[in-house]
Amino acid sequence: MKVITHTSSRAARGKNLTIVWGEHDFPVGKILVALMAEGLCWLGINCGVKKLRENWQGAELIEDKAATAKAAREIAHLWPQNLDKLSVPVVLYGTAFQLKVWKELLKIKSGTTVTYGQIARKIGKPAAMRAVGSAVGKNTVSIVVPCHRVVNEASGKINYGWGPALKIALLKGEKAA
DNA sequence: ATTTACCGTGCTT
DNA sequence: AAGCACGGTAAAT
Repeated sequence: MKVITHTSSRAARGKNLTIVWGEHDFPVGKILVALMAEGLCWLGINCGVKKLRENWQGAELIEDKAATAKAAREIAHLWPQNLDKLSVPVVLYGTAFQLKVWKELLKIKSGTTVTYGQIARKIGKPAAMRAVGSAVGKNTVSIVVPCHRVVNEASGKINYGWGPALKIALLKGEKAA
C-alpha cells in the first residue's frame, strides 16, 4: 500500500483541493469513501458528509458514487487481512506527530491490538500516551489506518470515534478471519 | 480509591 | 499569546 503524507495543521487543510466522495456498503456498516487527486483521503463509518466537511474545510466536495465505487469495493474485498495490498494510495494530512502515530498504526497486524502506551514508546515519547490518544482519534482513514486496533491498557474501556460497538465489530471480524 | 503528572492539538480568550 | 479541555497510564497519595 502506498502512503502519501503531508505535514499540515488542521486549519490549513483542504485549500484548493477537490474531493469526490460516496457512501458504500461494508460488512460493519456504510463507509463514506473520499478521494482526492493523490488518493484516498477519508474513510468514515456511518458518518455522513458533515464530518468530511469538518475535516477538509477549504475543499470543494463533490458527491460521485461512481468515482468512489471502485476503491470502496476494493477495500471491502481486501478487509480484514489484505488491506496492505490496496492499490489506491492513502493520503495522510497531519502534524509531524500525528503522522508518526498513524504510521505506527499501519504496522499493527490484523487480528492483534496494541495499547496507546506501546505506541508512545515506539515513537520515542513514552510519556506522550495521552497525545497518542488524541492523534489516533484524529485519524482520517479509518479501517485502512487501523485506529480500531488501539485499545486501553486497563479494563475493558473502549473509545472509538464511530462508536464502541463498531470498534468491537471490526476487531471481531479481523480476529475471526 | 482518588489525585497528580505527563504531551500534543485545537478551540477560546 | 496565553489558557483550557481532551485523551491513557503510571506513580504517588
